[in-house]
Amino acid sequence: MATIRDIAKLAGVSVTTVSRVLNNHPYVSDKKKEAVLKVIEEINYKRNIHAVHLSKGFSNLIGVVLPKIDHPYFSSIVEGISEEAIKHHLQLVLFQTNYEPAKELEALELLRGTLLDGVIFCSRAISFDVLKEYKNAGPIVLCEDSDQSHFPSLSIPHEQAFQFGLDYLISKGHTKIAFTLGRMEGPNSKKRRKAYKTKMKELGEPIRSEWIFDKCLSITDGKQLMEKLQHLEKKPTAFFVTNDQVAAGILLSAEQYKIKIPQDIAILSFDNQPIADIMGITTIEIPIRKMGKLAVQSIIHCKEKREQTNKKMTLPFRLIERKTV
Amino acid sequence: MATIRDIAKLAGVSVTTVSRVLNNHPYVSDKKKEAVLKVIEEINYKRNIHAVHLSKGFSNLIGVVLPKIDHPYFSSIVEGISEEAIKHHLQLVLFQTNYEPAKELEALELLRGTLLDGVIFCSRAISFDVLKEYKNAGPIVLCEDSDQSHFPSLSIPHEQAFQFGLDYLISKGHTKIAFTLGRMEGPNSKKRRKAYKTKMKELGEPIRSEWIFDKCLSITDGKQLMEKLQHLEKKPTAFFVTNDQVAAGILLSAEQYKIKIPQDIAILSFDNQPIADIMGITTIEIPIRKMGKLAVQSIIHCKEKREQTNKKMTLPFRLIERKTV
DNA sequence: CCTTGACCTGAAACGCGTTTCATACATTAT
DNA sequence: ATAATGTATGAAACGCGTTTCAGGTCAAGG
Repeated sequence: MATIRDIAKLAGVSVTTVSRVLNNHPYVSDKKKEAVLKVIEEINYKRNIHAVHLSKGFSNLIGVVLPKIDHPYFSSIVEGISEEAIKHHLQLVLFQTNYEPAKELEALELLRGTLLDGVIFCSRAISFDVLKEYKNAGPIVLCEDSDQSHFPSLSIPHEQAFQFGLDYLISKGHTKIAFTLGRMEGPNSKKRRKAYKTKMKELGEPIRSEWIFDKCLSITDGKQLMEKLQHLEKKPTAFFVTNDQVAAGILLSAEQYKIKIPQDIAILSFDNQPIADIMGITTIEIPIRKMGKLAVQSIIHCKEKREQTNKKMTLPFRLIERKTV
Repeated sequence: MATIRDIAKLAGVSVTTVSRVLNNHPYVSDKKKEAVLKVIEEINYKRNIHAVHLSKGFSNLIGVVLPKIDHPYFSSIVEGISEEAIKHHLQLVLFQTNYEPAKELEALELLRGTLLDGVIFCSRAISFDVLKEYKNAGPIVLCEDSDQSHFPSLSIPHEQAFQFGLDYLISKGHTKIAFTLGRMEGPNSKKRRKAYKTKMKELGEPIRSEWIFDKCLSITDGKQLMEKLQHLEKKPTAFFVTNDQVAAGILLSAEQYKIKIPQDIAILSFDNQPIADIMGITTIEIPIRKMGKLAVQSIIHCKEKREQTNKKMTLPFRLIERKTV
């Protein structure tokens, strides 16, 4: 493999000059620049990117950690991230963690080892205390409704949004409201639970733990929910679910249980993915792609200013009324 | 930042010994090993990964190029790739190309620049001739039903599978069969078209170009298909579609057009994603995750043996009979 | 005429872990 | 007893682009 020194020799200039040409530094005479370019062309020289990274100390790689790429919510975030990353010539390194802390740590270790210029947590399982140990390793952004003030975070206000959704259901005459969560102890879920508690108290309704369903994320989960519903002694009149996939699962299996939606049970979900449009699901839109985009911008900001921000960014949500409430 | 030389000094050994400890080389006495480990612990030393990459000449990064991560087919492949990659301590760099050749080339250039140890094409837009120029840049695997013999490829036999599907529809009494494709000129689509042509000839049925629908990939596309169907003068009795998403879109909008499935129109699709199970879609299963897994293994194989294979790997498909045919 | 600053160039140092090669002692095998 | 292995260790070279620093030229400003 040819090196910059070979080129320097062949072009009759110094390695510095070659480097300058490679990096578009202005202080190179046209004559030398041409000579260098000519040699580069002739021997089909390719820069050794590892050497570049070693010298510069960074890599234009950013880590994206998420539990499962094969879920519309996460693949949408990644799409948002990807679009923005391309604009800034950043590459994405994917960490599919399945919520295993060890795999999340791997990304953080690579951040510390400067392989990654930053890490975006689309969701996380590791504790906040562990995360804080990597505070100085490089830019970290969290896509969650976070109360901490150590890392920038990015989310809709889940508590407000959930209350808003509950108010909507209540305005439609519902008071018997069940709900589902992705992960009971996830940061966003905690907010949703809190909102539920508050609102049920307001209504004077009891909190029935059997009306709170954990680990509901996919269409399949939604389908199974209908099965579980059969065994419930007291049945809710509305379901406020994790996302459009769960809602879709419910809709798709409602018929076989002879349940009419929204007459028997109303369904309200989050996200507003394409499937919500197609199936007529009433949902609270989350600007998922926008979140991804802003996450990248935040990383870039931290990187350029060489400063750690801890800005909490709150994105807007909105109700999309369709046919399930 | 502390370097390996600092450690050597503090531990009273040579840098070589430190490197050996770091790499678990057996020829280090327990005494020295302990001393080194102790110093590493004390000063919280972290290896500079760029220096490692520069020395070793590779990076444990592999590129994954695909048009859109936000599609179940591709996110499933990536999931398969990811699971296998984790086992081998490889990281994935994602290239979302939208089928723009320039972005595919970016991945190839990074392969040539040794940032990437290999590239997996989940789908591609660039021509084969261009691809061949990167033959020596490093391992490249194509997830497509390919006729070339320059790169390893990985796919179900699309022509056979499509014929098989057609035979199945024919056995159910259909001869008026329309079909959809993702990209008319994609390698897999070509095979499917070929199979269609052959089979229609056998049947003595004409090839109606208006029964061939291009760019059908998503649920939304499936929905729009039903709209287009209305304007067809002569209507097919069966639809053989790109994937389960398109089938789902058809099913979800069939009711509004008062079309009964399978009575009025039978639907057969590819993939066997979870949605096919939930909606009762009859489909031809493609082992998508397995493809991802094998793609990684192929890259590793090429990397280790330092040889370019060009093996064409054919995976099995199978019919999953459900309720749409 | 002299100072200042923009422009141009290159030698050498820098970033840092890995690998090769030479050396030396301890075992085993013959 | 001697040759052949295996174990252990370190100096120096290697991978290669970037950056700093010093030195030099030339035109504009005072």
